[in-house]
Amino acid sequence: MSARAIPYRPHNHDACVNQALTDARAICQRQNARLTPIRERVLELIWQSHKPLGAYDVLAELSSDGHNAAPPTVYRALDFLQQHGLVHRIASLNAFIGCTHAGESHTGMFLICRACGNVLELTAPAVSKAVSKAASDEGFRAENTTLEIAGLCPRCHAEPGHD
Amino acid sequence: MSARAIPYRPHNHDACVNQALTDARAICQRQNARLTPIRERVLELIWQSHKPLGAYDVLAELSSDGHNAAPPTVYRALDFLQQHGLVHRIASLNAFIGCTHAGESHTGMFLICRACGNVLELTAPAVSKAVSKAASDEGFRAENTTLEIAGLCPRCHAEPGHD
DNA sequence: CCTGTAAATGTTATAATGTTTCAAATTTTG
DNA sequence: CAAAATTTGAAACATTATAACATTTACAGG
Repeated sequence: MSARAIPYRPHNHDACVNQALTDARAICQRQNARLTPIRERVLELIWQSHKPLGAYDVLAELSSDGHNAAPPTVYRALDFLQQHGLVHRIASLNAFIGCTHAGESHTGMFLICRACGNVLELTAPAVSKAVSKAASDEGFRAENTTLEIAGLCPRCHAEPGHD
Repeated sequence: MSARAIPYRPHNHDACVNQALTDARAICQRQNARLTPIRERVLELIWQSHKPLGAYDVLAELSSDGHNAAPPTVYRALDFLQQHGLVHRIASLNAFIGCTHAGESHTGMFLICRACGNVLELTAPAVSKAVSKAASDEGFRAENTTLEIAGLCPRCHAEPGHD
C-alpha cells in the first residue's frame, strides 16, 4: 500500500487536499462533530494519497510525524471520518480513501485499477436504483451497499506499466 | 462466525449439501480440475453453513475432524474453490459462502442480513448491466465486481431477534 | 513397473489487519 | 468551578492471511 500516489487526473494536489479539509471542517461544524487535530490529520493523510491507504499506512505516516500513535488511534479516527461521510473504506482492499462527494447523500461505487491502484468514486443513480430494486424485490431492507469494481482504468488499459 | 446455521428457507439441508457436492464434482471433471479430499471437505463444510464461514472456522472444523491442518491448507483450498466458481468470498465479512449458481457464468450479488447473518446470493441482470455501463462510461474495463448489500432480510425485518 | 515431473499438501514462522480494555486527559455543560 | 461526557493514550491481544521451504502424492512416458 503505497502513499503519495500520482493522482488519476493531473491537478493541483495541495489545493485539492486543502479544499477537502475546508469542506470537512464545514461539514463537521454543521453536524456538531469535532474534527480534532488527529482526525483532521488522518483525513489529510488519506487525501494526500489518491490511492487507498491502509490503516497501518496512516499509522506509519503519523509515526514519521513524530506522533507516537497506536492502532486504535487510527481506527477511531477512521471510524469517525467514515461516520461523517468523509472517507470510505474499500472492503476489497482493506483500505481507505477520501470521499469525493462528502456532504452529499450518496452510495459510493468504486472503480479500482489493478494496475496503477488508483480509485475513482462514482455516483451512478442507475446502478443505485437497480440495486435497490433487486433488494426490495427480495423483501430485503438494504442499509449499506459495498460496490467495488476491479479492472483496468483507461490509462492502464491503453498503456500498461506506468504508475 | 458461527457454523451450522439455520438455513434461510427451510429445506432438506443434507440433500442440499449433497447436491452441491455432486455438482462440484461434475464441474471439476469438466474443467480437468482435481477436487481432492481436502478441497471437497472444505466445500462441504462451507455448504453445511448457509451463513458465511471464516477461513479459521473451516480450520476449526477440520481440526475437530482430527485433520490437523494449518492455515495455508484452508486458504489454498478456498482459493481453488473460488477459482472454479464453487465458493464466493464476502469481502465485507472476510468469509466464504457456497456459490448457488456454480457452473453458470454470473456476477454474484449478496444480500447480507445483519440480524441473522444469512446471506442470499442473487443474479440480477439489470444490476450487472447498470454496473457494466457505469464502468464503461468511464472507459474502465471491469473485470471483477464486489457487490454486497447489508441490511435486514424479510424475516428479521418482520420479527427481530430470531436466529 | 519404474521414474521424472508437476501438482498438492505439510509445517513453521511471520506478516497484516483489527479489537478489547482500562487509564488519563481534554472538552463540554450545568 | 465541578461533574459528566467525549476523546486520546497505551498495552495487550485477537483475527485474518501469506511466505518460504520441505515432503508427499498423482500421473505421464519410457
